[in-house]
Amino acid sequence: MASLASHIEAYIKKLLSEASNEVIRLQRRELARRFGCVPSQINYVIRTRFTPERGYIVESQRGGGGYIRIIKVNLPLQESLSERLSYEIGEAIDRARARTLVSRLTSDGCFSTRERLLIEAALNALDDIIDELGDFPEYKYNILRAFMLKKLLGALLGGECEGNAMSEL
Amino acid sequence: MASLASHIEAYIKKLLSEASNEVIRLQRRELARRFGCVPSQINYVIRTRFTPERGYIVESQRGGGGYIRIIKVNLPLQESLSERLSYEIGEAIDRARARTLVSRLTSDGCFSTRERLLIEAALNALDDIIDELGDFPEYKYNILRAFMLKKLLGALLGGECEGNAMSEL
DNA sequence: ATAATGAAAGTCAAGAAAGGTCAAAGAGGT
DNA sequence: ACCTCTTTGACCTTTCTTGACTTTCATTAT
Repeated sequence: MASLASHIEAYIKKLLSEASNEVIRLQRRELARRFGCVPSQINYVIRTRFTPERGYIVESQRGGGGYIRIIKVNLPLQESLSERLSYEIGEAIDRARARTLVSRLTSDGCFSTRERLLIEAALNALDDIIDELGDFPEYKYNILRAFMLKKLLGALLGGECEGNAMSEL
Repeated sequence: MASLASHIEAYIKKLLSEASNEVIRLQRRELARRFGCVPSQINYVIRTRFTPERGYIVESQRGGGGYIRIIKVNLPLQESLSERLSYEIGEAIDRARARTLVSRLTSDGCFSTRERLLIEAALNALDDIIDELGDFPEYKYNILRAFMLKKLLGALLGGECEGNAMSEL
């Protein structure tokens, strides 16, 4: 099949690998013209393929001289680890288990103390935010925390994070 | 293409870095002539790129012998970084502004690319989570994002993060 | 002194040039 | 049939560029 989207994806990845520093700058219009598609197709490809969970950061600027910049962050490949983690986290996780897990991963050297600080801050803030948004039962906190945690760990460990933990909400 | 505005910005920054004392004096007309543009373009560049938030002070004088003086202020002299950030983020921040801010802080060396990846992943996940929790208006996303962002940056920059962003929810 | 002149710099709004969003339609697989 | 992933197009927002008009200041002429 090889959809247009995957051709564009491949093209962008080739550009990235050719760029010495793993950073490229493209123009949405130009790229769309090259592939003979509408510009918004480019947004689709970027939204679905160049996510933080896959190790990419994307910046863009509108207006005259606008651009899209894609940065590849090189991670020590630990796909299998992140899959195991995804399984270990499961659909839901309470705050204490999350803390223990993050602590363990830190001492295993999966990430730095600063990175751990970030993760903890995100999890705490998430709890506060759910508080503000309404009166939800405990299990929802656990489900949403699992979702967030998978995304965060996925970003650092290169996992795909398929965990559609929230699908049944 | 890299807009004219960013070329002018780069040129001014180069001048600044060459000036021993981080102060330069330009003439608007001269600069406009050098770049083959209309003089008010210079005002645009200064207004958008050499702001106090970014650590610049600009003085000018009209009339014959007029000039524009740009001073690069070294931040430690001013309020603490996290206070300024708290102010800059404000009560609410949209996704694009958040991205730009995080990008700028990364290039300023406030945190690593991996840390940035984590922050981006957290912000993306937050949006998904709010989506799941109900049908909220745009401004709530912006308020909650501001809260999360302050917490994340505060964690890394050691700020107090007053963030009473959610007080009026 | 004062008024006139001319040489700066400032403001503002219109128009152009990007990129972004969203929802509907299409394609492929179970 | 149904579900997920793609593709498209209409419409939106942001950023940049330009030009007409305004304000300020130093200098020169009265």
